[in-house]
Amino acid sequence: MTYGKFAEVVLDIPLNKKFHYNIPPSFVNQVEIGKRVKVPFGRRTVVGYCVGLTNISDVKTLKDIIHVIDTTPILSSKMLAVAEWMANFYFCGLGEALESFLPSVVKKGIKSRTINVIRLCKDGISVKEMIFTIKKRAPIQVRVLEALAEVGEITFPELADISKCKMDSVNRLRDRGFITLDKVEVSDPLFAGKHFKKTSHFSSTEEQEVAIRLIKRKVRERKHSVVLLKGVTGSGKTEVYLQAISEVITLGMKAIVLVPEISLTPQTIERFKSRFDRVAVLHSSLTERQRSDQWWDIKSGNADVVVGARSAIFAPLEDVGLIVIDEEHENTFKQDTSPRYNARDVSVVRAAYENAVVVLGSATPSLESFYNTEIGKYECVTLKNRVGHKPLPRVEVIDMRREIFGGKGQKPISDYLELSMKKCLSKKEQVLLLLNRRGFSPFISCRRCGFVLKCKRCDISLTYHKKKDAVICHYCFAEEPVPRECPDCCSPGIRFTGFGTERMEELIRARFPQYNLLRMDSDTMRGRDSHEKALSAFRRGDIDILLGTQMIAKGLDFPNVTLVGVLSADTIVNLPDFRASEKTFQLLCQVAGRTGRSAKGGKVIVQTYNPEHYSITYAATHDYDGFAKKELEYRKQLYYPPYGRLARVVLRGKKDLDVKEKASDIAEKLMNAIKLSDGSLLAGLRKDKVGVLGPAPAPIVRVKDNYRWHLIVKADSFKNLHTILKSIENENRNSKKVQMMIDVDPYMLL
DNA sequence: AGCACGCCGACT
DNA sequence: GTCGGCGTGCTC
Ligand SMILES: [Zn+2]
Ligand SMILES: [Zn+2]
Repeated sequence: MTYGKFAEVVLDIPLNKKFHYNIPPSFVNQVEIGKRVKVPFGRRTVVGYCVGLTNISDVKTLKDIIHVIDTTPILSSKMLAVAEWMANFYFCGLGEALESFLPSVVKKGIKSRTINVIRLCKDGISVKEMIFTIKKRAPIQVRVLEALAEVGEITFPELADISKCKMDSVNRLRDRGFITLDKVEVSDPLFAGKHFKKTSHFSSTEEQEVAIRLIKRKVRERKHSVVLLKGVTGSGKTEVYLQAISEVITLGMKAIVLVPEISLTPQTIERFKSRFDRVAVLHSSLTERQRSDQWWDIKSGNADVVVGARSAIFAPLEDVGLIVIDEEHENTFKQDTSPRYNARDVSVVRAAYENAVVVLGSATPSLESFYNTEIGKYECVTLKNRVGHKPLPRVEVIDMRREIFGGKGQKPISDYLELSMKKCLSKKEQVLLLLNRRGFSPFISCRRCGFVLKCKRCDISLTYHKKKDAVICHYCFAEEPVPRECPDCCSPGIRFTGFGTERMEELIRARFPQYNLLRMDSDTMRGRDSHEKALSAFRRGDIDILLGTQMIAKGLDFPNVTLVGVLSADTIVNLPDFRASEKTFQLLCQVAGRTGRSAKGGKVIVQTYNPEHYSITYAATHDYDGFAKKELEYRKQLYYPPYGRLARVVLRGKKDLDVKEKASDIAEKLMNAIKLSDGSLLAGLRKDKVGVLGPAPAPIVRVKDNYRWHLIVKADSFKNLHTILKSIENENRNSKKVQMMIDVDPYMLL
């Protein structure tokens, strides 16, 4: 045992361990919980987070802290507690969790940038005289002076561009006393020159009033609680959020609003900016400096409301009274790299530490949240009606099994949809078409021998992209030239099967030549604001038909859209995953909500080979509760979430055999944690409530030359799930041969 | 994660 | 005889 003044420091290494460091007397007053410190580690120095102070340590010799980085704690004790929860819940290192709390720009220390502004010295000699003194000896300095004589004052980067000078010439001129150099802080303001017209509360419907009153009451209680706000698209959920936030601000507290990345548009931001004065935005499209400025603004207490995507849940606000998660069911709130957290679930934990209220908003809540209202854990308020009592659009399901192309092949567009499109377009109304598959055709095969073209590195068929004139793997993004003959039998007949958005675009353009079509998928929407531009062109009416992948299902409402076509509702429903039905239902409801927003009404046509599937029939009648009840029944039978709790363990490596072996080894360890020595199972659970499924080859066995095996761990509660996972916690996750990944509460099992 | 140590194969 | 492969283990 050693005694003294020590700091518990967490480092960003995949080890859930705290390291003790001695605090030298000169740092005693500086070291504080929540500050970053520089420490020696092995033979390098690294940055760590001070998470605790202690007088006693069982480590014999402690090294000294080298430096204290922050003047005030960069993480509050509440946030440290959230990080601790994350590390335990998602089985990641505490350092790894903390690392995701601070944006990289903050870690890099990007703060305000200064720039040199150069001015001619007004007093004293004239420019002519200056040039005369320098004479021809320094032509660059002469050029600088001439340029300055013209403009008077200029920033160094601009001057360097005009007169092709370097800093040393400028310094020499300054030394002669001809010019002055001033460091000026450059700001890169987010909303430079933009004025937000202030709006006050919109009149709200009776339903909205009920919701607002409930949330306001909860906020005033300053007690942790969760409210599920269930409201169809167009029912005015945002207005409810706004009025609730207004109450929070009145009470001197602050609010966080999480929105799916794709919905974080200028219009969304404007809704908040126009209602509240001190709004900060955290978004990936900000420049580094803007992001840093926003973060420090929040940190220094200059924001009442933070609007942002997933990671904004870690916004450094104090006194959080309300956290809103809009489109709560969206999988974008689950991070797909470690730490694999779900911001929705983190928000509930953070709110618990902050004594804050969480509002989960959705037209189609996740089954987890719905279940939590059923068992009374969350409260539920419903907005049944759209604002203005606009009816939800009629949904017609087309059985594509009846639409056969004269005996050969399948018809991508039913006669009925085509006819409806014609009618709609002739009335100068707009059509939205959803096809959840990009590229030209998703399947390339040989007409002679049936050989299917697959990625060389992945176990997945390649997609033909016509414009790029290449075949692309949608898993590893590898591109290959289009084969001119079969790689297997060398016969020249190559067949392209199936329709992606690119091919559908071609087909529709051919059938509707007089109308403007825009294709919107990740191939055509490469640029940062292209998505925004496309939507505004559609809004203006420059485009008649908008064809796209999921990304068209979100965004704002377009009153002139009177027809929505879902070209294939089957892409998700056929996935071998327990969330396939839920995802299908949500997508259909979401896209259906894009129409019927005006007096013109609206219609939705869903093409499917599974017209009787309950996710489709319930979506057709806009019956969320009906769907949820049925889906919960299935989940209960199969003991899937929200009843059973899952974790997925994925092993990958270059050699299939190594991976398989490691997977069996892991499975055995997990089983040992479940099967107790007396033969009973963990916590006395029955066989169907706890166990390990697999190891099995992952549904896509090979990705980027890596073979993948996976295991699913199932338990009745997260607590027991964690007990089981503890048995493999200290396994090497990054060995050379086989890498291991643990995903607690995975979104999908694929 | 890094970065050592250490133990075997194939080279000047 | 050395150079260099990567398996193993530790870091306050
Ligand atoms: Zn062939
Ligand atoms: Zn691939």
